[in-house]
Amino acid sequence: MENEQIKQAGLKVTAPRIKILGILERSGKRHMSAEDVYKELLSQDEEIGLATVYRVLTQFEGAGLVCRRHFESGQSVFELNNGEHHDHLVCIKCGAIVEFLDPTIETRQKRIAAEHHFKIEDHSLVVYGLCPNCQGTR
Amino acid sequence: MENEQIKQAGLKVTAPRIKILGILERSGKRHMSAEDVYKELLSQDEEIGLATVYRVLTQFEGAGLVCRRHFESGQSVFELNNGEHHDHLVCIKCGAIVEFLDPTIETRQKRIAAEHHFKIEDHSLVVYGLCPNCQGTR
DNA sequence: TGGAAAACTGAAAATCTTTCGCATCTTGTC
DNA sequence: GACAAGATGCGAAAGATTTTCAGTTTTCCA
Repeated sequence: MENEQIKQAGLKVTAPRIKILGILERSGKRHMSAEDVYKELLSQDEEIGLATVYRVLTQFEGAGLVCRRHFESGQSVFELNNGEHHDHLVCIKCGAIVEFLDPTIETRQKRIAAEHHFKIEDHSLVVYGLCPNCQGTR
Repeated sequence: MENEQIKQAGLKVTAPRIKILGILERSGKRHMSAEDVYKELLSQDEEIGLATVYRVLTQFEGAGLVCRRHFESGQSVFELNNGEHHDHLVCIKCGAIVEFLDPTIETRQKRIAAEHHFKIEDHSLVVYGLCPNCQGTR
């Protein structure tokens, strides 16, 4: 359970960390902003400050438990790291997010980086558009 | 020259706009943050406020003269729009930026969006890594 | 198990980037 | 040249995230 993951990340096992990890695992939403997590905590009557939410999420990121994404919305969103890298399709109207993985694109990226003699550390591909539900509505 | 572009964008031709567009065209840097542009203006003893820089860049963006990018640095960077869409390779150490265009990736993106019934509006692909110069140094 | 060191926490204050409000000044037009 | 619409500059404000600080909790080992 959560305690193990936190311990293995080299962090002390504290109430805020357990709660936050639990929310990420069970909230039903893959992508949450710090604010979302904070609101969820409030709705569970937890006494955890927003600063702690940011601190904990940043530590989780450093430990590889979660990934931080910076879509164009001004806020960062966090998602549990399930080991597999993937890219995103984001609806610019309702904010819906679909994850996808495309080996062809990954391969091309590697080739392009190699052509420019870059050593890849990470990458981010986000396609913005209208999801099926939002195309009719205007 | 600049005046024409500004006029064609449907904006009044004013000193701040001419200066800012000139800086984007002649600063030698393809990618500049609002702050970069502002500093450049200051170094030229121009009396232009930072708020105006943001306003003008936003208008230029709306007019299609420049593109705004949101790399993971917390700041937006602006680049002159040369008509052709392209993606970026960013050095996480020195900040160097290389632009590239890969038709295969573009095609795959369209296909993926179609598979998910998304209507693409825009997309952003950024590969982060170490440029040739920064790989030796640590 | 006891207790100290190290790490953690909440709340408020501080930062940073970007935008807004508004009085004042310019531009484009007649 | 006079006017209305549109721009500008400045300071204040906003929104997201980080830092500070003093008090609390965990961990770890005797």
